[in-house]
Amino acid sequence: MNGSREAELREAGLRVTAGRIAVLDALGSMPHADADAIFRTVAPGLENTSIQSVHNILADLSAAGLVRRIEPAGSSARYERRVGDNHHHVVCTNCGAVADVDCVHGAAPCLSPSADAGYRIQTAEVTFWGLCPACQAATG
Amino acid sequence: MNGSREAELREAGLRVTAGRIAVLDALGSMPHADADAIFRTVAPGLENTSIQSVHNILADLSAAGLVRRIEPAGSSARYERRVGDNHHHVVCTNCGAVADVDCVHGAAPCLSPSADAGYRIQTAEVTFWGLCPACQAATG
DNA sequence: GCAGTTGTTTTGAATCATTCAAAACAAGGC
DNA sequence: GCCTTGTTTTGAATGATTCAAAACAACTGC
Repeated sequence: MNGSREAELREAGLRVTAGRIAVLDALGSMPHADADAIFRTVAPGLENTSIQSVHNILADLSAAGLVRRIEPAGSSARYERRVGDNHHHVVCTNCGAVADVDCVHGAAPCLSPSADAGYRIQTAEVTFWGLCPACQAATG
Repeated sequence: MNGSREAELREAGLRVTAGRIAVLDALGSMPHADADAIFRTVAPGLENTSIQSVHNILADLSAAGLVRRIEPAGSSARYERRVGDNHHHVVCTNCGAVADVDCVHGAAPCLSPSADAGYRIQTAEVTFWGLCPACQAATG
């Protein structure tokens, strides 16, 4: 629904532009894509656009809370539309593929450290590392 | 003990060099330092060295399991000497300071995802985000 | 329906951490 | 003490991301 994406942008106080719709659209069909993948998906449909614009749009959408940015060690930033819940990720140690994992416990911050070193904890981010199905098949 | 660091290097099958000793030394007194901080600490004591050499040394030490590399979102790679146990980290959302947190549960992988998306899970990495004591004092 | 304001995109350049590669060098085995 | 081979040096390259100014277009109000 194009309309729902428009509404989302408006509610977030952002102007509705073709680029933003296209990026939200692309993220709908390819969760955990990086800026470059999104750019390649979106570019054919937009006359003049650039990887910089995509970065810009992604930064705006992240700041507005419409997309979530994750940065697994060793790969560039990934973006996803699933926001608001406190879910986590599994990253393939071989190919870098990312998949969602539901929160281990119930609500955020979902885990409490045994000793917080004096920090005022806000959230807990869990990243699982393992072999994705495809790489299991390939490497045994 | 200089000797223990030498022994560590030898046991790992690495040659003992001034640079490696210096980097291990620096990491002993500044856990969670990034490559640049280590370079600045180490440079005065070594005639000709460069940030590239430090990167090189850190890569070797990480591969040998003598140091652990962590990459919190939004900052450059940090290194620490505490290896072998499965501990986690708290990162300050304001200044990026990192502190250790003991493993939430007992042994690695320390957590199991509710659904593993077909991945063969190897480890779980937990990053807590919050305000460090200094930033709490500064920003209230 | 149109004009103005202001947020957004474009374009181009710059930054930063990190990696790569070849030549100079030095640690440790003999 | 010499040789082999791993390590450091030096210099350049990469790639993701950010910055900045000018061109542009979405929405507001008329």
